[in-house]
Amino acid sequence: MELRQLKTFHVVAECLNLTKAAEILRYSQPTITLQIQALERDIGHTLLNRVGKRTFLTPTGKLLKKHTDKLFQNLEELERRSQTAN
Amino acid sequence: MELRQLKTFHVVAECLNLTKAAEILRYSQPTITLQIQALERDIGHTLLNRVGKRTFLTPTGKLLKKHTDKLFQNLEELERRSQTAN
DNA sequence: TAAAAATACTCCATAGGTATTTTAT
DNA sequence: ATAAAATACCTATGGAGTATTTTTA
Repeated sequence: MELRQLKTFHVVAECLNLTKAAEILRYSQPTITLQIQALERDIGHTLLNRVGKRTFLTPTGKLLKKHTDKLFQNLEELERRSQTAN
Repeated sequence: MELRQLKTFHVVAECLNLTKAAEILRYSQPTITLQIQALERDIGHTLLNRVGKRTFLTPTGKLLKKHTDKLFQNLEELERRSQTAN
């Protein structure tokens, strides 16, 4: 499980649109697809669900979102405080 | 800032011995050195302090340790719960 | 027929290893 | 003389891009 993939998931889970997430993260759209696929393989569960042109979170996706929300709050604080320290 | 580097720091901060950390993490010793160096460059602060043959945490190192402790608790829970979900 | 995502492929940056040197006891 | 870490150098992997195809509204 890579931080990069979790970050990507974090953004995707917000906008529910891989193309949009790619723009935000300055990746190409296929890169987003590959990162999410790798994460799904790693976790062993589908995270996203496509219904027609729309993308939704699966139950596992929703659970993961809750965790990444907390995780990135932590990380932001870590980066902020480390760089300011002493 | 890479998760890999934070994980390495997390272990180093526990055993305070890069060679030992390398064994635990199944990396070579130079890899540990490089990862810590990269992290220090990224954060803009020294994290470790060598006094003779012994390695210590700097104040920033101690602060970072507190954060990584929490971070990896989060991550472990995330990995555990995601893989069990549904 | 258009919007969104997936697939196929190529390339290159970098993460890691081995060998060696430096540092300090 | 030894233990620990740093440096130098090389290589392979995989992460990212572009081009294209598939899917479905």
